[in-house]
Amino acid sequence: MEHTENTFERIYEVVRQIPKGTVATYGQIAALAGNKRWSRVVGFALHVNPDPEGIPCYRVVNRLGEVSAAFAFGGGNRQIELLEEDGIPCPGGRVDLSKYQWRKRAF
DNA sequence: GGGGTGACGCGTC
DNA sequence: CGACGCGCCACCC
Repeated sequence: MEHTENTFERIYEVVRQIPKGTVATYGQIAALAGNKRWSRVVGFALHVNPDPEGIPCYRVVNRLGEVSAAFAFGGGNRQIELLEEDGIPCPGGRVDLSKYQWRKRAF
């Protein structure tokens, strides 16, 4: 029933679809949400993340696979811990997108 | 209606 | 290899 007309809601919708054990990039979220140039908007949307428990914003990293440097939940350090809990190693606060990047085509 | 901002992406130096 | 700047779009005042 909700017609996510707002861009933000669309972004949240995509982030919620990120399966456990995988991560997505801002650009990817933006592309799935509708526009590949919303990368900045995606960052802002997650910044105002209204439902951090339902929206795994910690599964979103930049195109380099690096975690946010200003994670609002206690620093990027916190994000790394959450990712590792999902089984995603983040050496140097960085994720191997080649292996853990979310891919619509499950395999 | 205009201006400033931001958890990005990409090219270039 | 690292650092810098520009562009892009949406949201808030």
